[in-house]
Order: sequence, then C-alpha cells, then structure tokens
Amino acid sequence: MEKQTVTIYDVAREAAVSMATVSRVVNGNPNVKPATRKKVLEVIDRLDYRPNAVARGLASKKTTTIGVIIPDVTNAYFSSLARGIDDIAMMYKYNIILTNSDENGGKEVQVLNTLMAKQVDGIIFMGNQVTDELREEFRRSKAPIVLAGSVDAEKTQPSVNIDYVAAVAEAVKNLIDHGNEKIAFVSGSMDQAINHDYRLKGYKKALKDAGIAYDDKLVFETDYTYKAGQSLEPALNAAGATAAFVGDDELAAGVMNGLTDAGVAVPDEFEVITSNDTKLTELVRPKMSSITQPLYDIGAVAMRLLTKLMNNETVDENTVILPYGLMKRSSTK
Amino acid sequence: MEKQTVTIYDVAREAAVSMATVSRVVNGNPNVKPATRKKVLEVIDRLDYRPNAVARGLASKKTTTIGVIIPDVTNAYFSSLARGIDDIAMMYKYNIILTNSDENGGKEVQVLNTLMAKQVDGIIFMGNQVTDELREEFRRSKAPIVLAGSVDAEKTQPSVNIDYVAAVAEAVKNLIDHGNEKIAFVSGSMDQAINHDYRLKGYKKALKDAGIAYDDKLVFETDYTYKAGQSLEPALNAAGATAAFVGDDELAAGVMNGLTDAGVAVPDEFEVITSNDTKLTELVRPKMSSITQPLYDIGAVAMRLLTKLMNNETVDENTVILPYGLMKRSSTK
DNA sequence: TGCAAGAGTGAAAACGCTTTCACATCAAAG
DNA sequence: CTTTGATGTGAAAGCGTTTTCACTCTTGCA
Repeated sequence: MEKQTVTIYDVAREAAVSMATVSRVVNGNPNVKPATRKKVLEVIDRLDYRPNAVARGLASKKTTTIGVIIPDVTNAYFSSLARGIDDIAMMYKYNIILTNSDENGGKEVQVLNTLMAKQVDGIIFMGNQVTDELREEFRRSKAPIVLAGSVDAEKTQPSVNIDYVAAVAEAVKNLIDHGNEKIAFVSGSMDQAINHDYRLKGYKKALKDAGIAYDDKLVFETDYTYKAGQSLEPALNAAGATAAFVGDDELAAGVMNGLTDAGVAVPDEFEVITSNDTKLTELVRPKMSSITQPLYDIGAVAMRLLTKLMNNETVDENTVILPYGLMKRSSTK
Repeated sequence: MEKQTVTIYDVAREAAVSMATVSRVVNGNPNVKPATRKKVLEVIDRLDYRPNAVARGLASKKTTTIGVIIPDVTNAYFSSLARGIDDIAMMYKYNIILTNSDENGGKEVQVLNTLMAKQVDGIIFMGNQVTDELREEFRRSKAPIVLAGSVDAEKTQPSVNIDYVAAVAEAVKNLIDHGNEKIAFVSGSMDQAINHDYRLKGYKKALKDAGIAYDDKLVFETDYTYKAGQSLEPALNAAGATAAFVGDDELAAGVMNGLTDAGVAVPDEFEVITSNDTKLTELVRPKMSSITQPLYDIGAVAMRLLTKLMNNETVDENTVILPYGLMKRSSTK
C-alpha cells in the first residue's frame, strides 16, 4: 500500500484556487493576495504537501544541485575544501552530488557526464590532471565549472587557488636560509599540473635565486600516501638530502616518521616542510612546518564564485588567488 | 545563444521511429529489432543525444540518487565510511547527495526533508543522536533509510555496525589486564546513544567482570576534537587515572599528545586505547592501539544493504554486525 | 490452411511542476 | 462615471522522459 503523494493539484483543489496560484505561494511570488496566500498555506499545512523537486527541476530547468568531483574524500586536504563547498552551497540552498574520481581521467569524464545528465546547475572540480578530453567535456558543459584548489595549466576554467609557485619558492627559500643546499622535492605524479607546472617551478626559482644548481636526482616522484613517504628514507639519504619540501601532508608525515624511525633527527639533521596545513601537521611529532592555505575558504570561495556564475552575474576576476602563509612548527629549524 | 538540447523526440524523428522505441533502446529493452536498434544508436551518436535524468526521474519515479547525511566529511572516521558508500553506490549506478549535519538535530531534520523533496531513492544516515523528531521523519519517509556506523537505541532502522559493547569491553579489559585500575572513559556527548547506551555499557561491563567499582569521576564527557583531548591532561591526572579508553581517534591523539607534552610517558605511565582505527593511529607517535573497525566496509555494506531495500529484496537481517578487532600498537603495553 | 502466440512498434497518457498569456477586478485619476 | 494601470488569478502549454495499451506482423504448429 503505497502512501499516496499529495501534489500541487490536490492543494489547488482543496483551496479552490488554480495550480498557478499554489505555485506562486510556494515560490514566494508576491503577486498573491494575502487572504489567498493564507488559505493556500493552510491547505498545504493540512495536507502536508511537499513540492517534488524533480518535477520542479524539469519545469524550471534548475535543480538547485551542483556536482562536486573530488579525488578522494578520505584525503584531509580535499575533504576540507569539500566542507567549505557544502557549507556555502547550503547557505545558497544548493545540494551537492559528491563523487570520488581518484584523479582517474576516465572516471572523471564519466562522472562529469552523469552529472550533466542529472542537470546539475554547476560543477566544482578538484583534481590536478586536466586531460584534453576532460577539457573538451568542460567546454561542452552548459553548466559553469570552477576548479577548487586545483590548477590547469591552460587556465581555461574559473578557479580558486593560492599562488603555488610563490608559496613553494618561499618554503624552499626558508630551507635554504637554514643552510641546506641539498633540498629534496617530494611530490606526487609529475603528470599533475600542480607539481610540474607550479610547485617544481617554485622550487627551481628558489634554487636559482640562491645560486644553487638544480639537480633532478633530488626530485622524488611518488604517490600521496603515508607509506610511500615512510619508505623514502633510504633514497633521501642516498641522495644526500638534508631537507625536503613535500607536496602533501600525509606523505610528509610518512617522510618524517620514516626518517625518525631510521634514527635521523628531525629537524636537527633533516628539515621537512609540507604543503597543505591540514590538521595532521599538528598531530604528528614533531609538528610539521607548512605552507598554510585557507583550505575551507578555497572551497567556500569556489562555491561562492560558482553561484555568481550560475546567476550569470558578471565576475571581475575568473581566477581568484587566496593568500598563503608559512607556518613554522617543529620540523624545521 | 543557448546550446539547443537534443531530446528523445529529435532522435525519434531523425530515426523515423517513435519515442517509445528510442526509449527502449536507451534502456536496453530487448524488444527491439536489431536493425532498428542499430539505426537508433547511430542517430543517438550522430546527434550526441544524452538522456535528461531529471525527466527520467519524473517519469519513472526513480532518481538513481541517494542521500547521505554525515556529521562532518572532515572527520576521518566518517569520510572513510563515505568512501565505502560512494564506491558501492557507483558500482550500482547511484550517485550521492552528501550533506554535513554537524549532528545537529534541527539541521538533520531539515536536510532529510530536502533529500526527500529531491526524491532520493534511499538514504544513509550517520549520526548517533536520533531524536524523536528525527525518528518520526524516518518513519514518514517512503525511501528506505539505513544507519551506517551509527546506532539508535530504538533500533527502528536497518543499520550496519560493529558490536560496540563487546569491543569496548574488550579494550577496557585489555587495559585492566595490564594492571590498570583507574581507567578513564573519554568520549563525546553522553546524549549520543553510542556513548551512553553502548560504549559506557561495555566499559562498565569490563569493570564489573574484573570486580572494579565504577566511578563516574573517571568519565570524561567532552567533544570530538584534538584540542579537547589535549587539554584533558590535568583532569585526567587529578582523577588519578593511569589509562584511558577514548571514543575518537582525533580526540585520542589530543589526549596522548597532551599527556606527552606534560611529561607523562605513554604507554609506560599512562596507556591509551582508541576506537576507530583511522589512519591517524599510525601517524602519531607512539602509534595508537585501537579497536579496529572495517570502516570502509561499514559504508560499503550499508550501501549494499540499501540497494537491496530499494529493490524490495527481502533481507534476512536488518541490522548487520561486522567483526571488530583489537590492534595493539605502542600506546598500550 | 488456419490460428495462437510472440515479437516489434507507435500513440498518447502520465509524471508534478513552472510559466506564459490572457483576462478580470479594482482603486485612483481624469 | 469612464479610463487606466496595476494587481490578482486561472487555463493550458510545456519540460523530456517512461510506460501502458493496442495494434500489426511474423512464426510455428496443429
């Protein structure tokens, strides 16, 4: 025995008005006589009428739902962004369809398509490897798409980020200032624009400014996991590094613990600076120095930007750069 | 100049068949002559036709979308569950609308309502404080709802969990076996069923089994944050505790670091065992001993259960209990 | 040769809303 | 009193699918 759903038509009949009028009061349209409005509201209340958002979406061509593509919710960096996104979305009455992509191009394209099929009003994309195919999909989307905490070298989409090049350069300079000359650059895949086109650039810049020669033996390309970091100690040691810039906090924690476990003292014998300033940096011992990013805000601002785009408001700047900082904790001198 | 969307009608016209037939081929209905199917598929391809999921949802009364209510994505425990949920959901062609509730009753009710308005096919709820009002909303929902990693004392909804009482009892027994008599019970709000009706019960049981008197001075009700744990050291000390069972990993990390920072040696002078076995337990030093839970699986199984419910398959057991374990690391002797 | 039973297809009615357009009403202005 | 411009309301046409039902062909079989 299915519960019978009450529709706008039922309300109209009971209130002795037209569907149009019911629709008006539901949507807060001011062109309704107060007496009528009251009458309709009473019936709505009595019948416990709840508008069907799907029907609404079909008729109005707006779903008040946005799609969010995230590499992995389980990653503290991204989940912080996601929280910022959701909070602002909720503030603007949007809901979020969240899907994990594992930064896998095929999955990203597929997910993007189902999001578009579901007629989301907008999309927020996180992930640093924007393939040509993906870019093509972006282009064909009628819903606006903004990148959050992610970069695409082609800069074809609106995005919100920090200035990665400058941030990394500053972090590395800090290490250099402490007397380190052999500084490792540890990050995830170099196929990712953020590593290849931004972080590495910052790293090289700092080196160059200090007159230190770039040595690709000091560049460690691995994946963003604790384990990967932990097992990096021998290689780091073999390369003669005395400090490392690391592109991810979990990875950095691994690097640091791997070092410590191998009897290398951090920061006295080896300094580590990381990138994302997630909670993690405070939990490990020694606490990790890090580039600071307004994670929550990156998500929040991205979502805010998206709302403007969805409303066809003109936005002065398509790519917004938020301020970063450097937080000295105990993994650097 | 809006891009003109191509509809099923356009395809039908171009392929010289009816909409019904196009619908059939799109949905893989076998009652279509191969030749016809081929012809239609060609047109679909040529026009780049993409079915509108909203229209589909309206007509079929299925949205292939489920709602997920999560206290906070940023929390490692819950985000692990969320990942399990999403993976299985994707496997069954569902998408997920994710909303953060902060375990705030009012927000939960509101979110639940918007999810139902959006006609989700099912809902997964995480949160340990099921108010009467919430229970009422659950009841009125036509979409099935399952609790994941969350308990409701009334057991009115399907759920997937571990046996919290037994797990906590075992953890505490372990502490007792190490010679501790004054064992602190540290958790979040006692209003939450999981703390009040499960964990505390397990704690008391272990005490009773060992013939140790229960002392509510040793029960610390706080919130699930690192900071809260960190500042607990003086109180713990004042109560004369020599060990603690903690209900959340981040909180436990705080407790442990607070202790360490105050010069209390873990585990020699104070043992700590935590509850959720998130990655965190491995990142801090000493590594934390913990009850182990199959986090990902709890989410995955909950989602799987939900698919069955949505298909009206009969399920033998409405509440599934997954196995737990105890992982000894370095925060206990 | 005739007939029952599929197989394949199309017409059209939902699905539950928004929105356009036309119309009616009414108060203020001439 | 008329005219006018707002204000309030309803009829009905979408929105893009799925699904039911009826109908036409084919086949296989008696």
